[in-house]
Amino acid sequence: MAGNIEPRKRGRQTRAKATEEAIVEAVARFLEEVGLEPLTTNKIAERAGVSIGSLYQYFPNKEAILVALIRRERSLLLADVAAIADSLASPQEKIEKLIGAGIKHQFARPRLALALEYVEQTVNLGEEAQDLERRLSGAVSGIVSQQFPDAGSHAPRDVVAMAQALINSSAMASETDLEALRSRIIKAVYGYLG
Amino acid sequence: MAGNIEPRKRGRQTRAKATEEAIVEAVARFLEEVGLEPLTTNKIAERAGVSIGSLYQYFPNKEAILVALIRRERSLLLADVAAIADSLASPQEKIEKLIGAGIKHQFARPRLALALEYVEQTVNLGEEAQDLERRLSGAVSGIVSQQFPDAGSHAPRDVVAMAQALINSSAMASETDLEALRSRIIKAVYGYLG
DNA sequence: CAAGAATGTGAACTATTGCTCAGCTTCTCA
DNA sequence: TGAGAAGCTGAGCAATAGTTCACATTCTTG
Repeated sequence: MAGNIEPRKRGRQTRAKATEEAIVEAVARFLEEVGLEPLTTNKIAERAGVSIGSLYQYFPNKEAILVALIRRERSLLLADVAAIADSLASPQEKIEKLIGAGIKHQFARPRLALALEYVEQTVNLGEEAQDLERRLSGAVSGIVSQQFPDAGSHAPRDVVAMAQALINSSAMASETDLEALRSRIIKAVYGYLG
Repeated sequence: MAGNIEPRKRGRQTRAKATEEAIVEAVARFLEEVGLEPLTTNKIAERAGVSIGSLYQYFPNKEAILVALIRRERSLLLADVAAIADSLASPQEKIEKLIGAGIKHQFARPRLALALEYVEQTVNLGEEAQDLERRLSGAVSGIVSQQFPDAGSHAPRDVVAMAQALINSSAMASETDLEALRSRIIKAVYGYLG
């Protein structure tokens, strides 16, 4: 049930790094184009253009690849979020930039974001990915409670969930006017918070 | 990819109906307790207390059972929603009752609701389940646009997505104060709409 | 009752799964 | 340059998947 999650070897040569990344990216594409259920290690290796043996040199099992993918996606988002949190902007500006970052991130690969949302709930994330998650929600909480100190304790989580859901449903409906989406989310968030 | 979805036989004897329902309910429990990925027909039959042969007498494949489950859950919700839509309450009361119905429904089986949300996006729903979906969003749209005629065309879908997300995140965090959740959702929805 | 229809069973088939390992190729650096 | 380290390969393993089928059991109805 638990399952090992640690990577097998940290590639030293650039070639190794590329192989590892190819495997992770193959999973991403498969989740986008097909879905979670039919995902198998053999199909992953095939898509990655890599032998099944190589796959198992870098990951102990399928779950570990999913976790690595989650880690990769979360890192990308965290980089943006942390930059916003550490910037000199006003709290209000920060909130709006946060929303922009969320839109950019989820719209880049909407079906992937959707799939990972479910996987995250199901899989044992391991220490590193859990840490990313903590730092993400910590940054958001900090900004929200700075601007709205009286908002309830659920507010940051609620706001993130709302924004995520609005972006998801918009992306799955293939909307293209992101500016309109942005203002709808801002309306929802400020409607909720203030 | 497409896959047949039609039930094999409509049970005539009550025994047959019970078997069919046991199979569907077994999937529901498995999704709640384990997850989508490890779901197999053999495990379904085992949990249902039914032989694997019986399972294939009622469903042509695994996907069809998932669709039947979605249909069952959606029917339950639609019954409540339709009753609210057809009631004599004011539009505002209707909206708040709608939120209450959503909470009741998702909190009854939170992990199941989460799993089905993803499955719905992945699977070929078939005519009947798609029709349920259409009638559900039709009813909601009607109520929302009656109370907020100037809300944008995305408003009904947005409101549903927001409420669903708030309920989900609350349920997954094992909150118990549903009245507090209700008022947070109302704040979010009216903040967005008005 | 009897007998046909309805329902249920589970061994067993093939395909596919996650995964290993013996050996091959490519890289690095003394 | 050559030899050990790093990386890669894919046939093939045991396990499990989805599915079928020949038969057993239970129900219904004349």
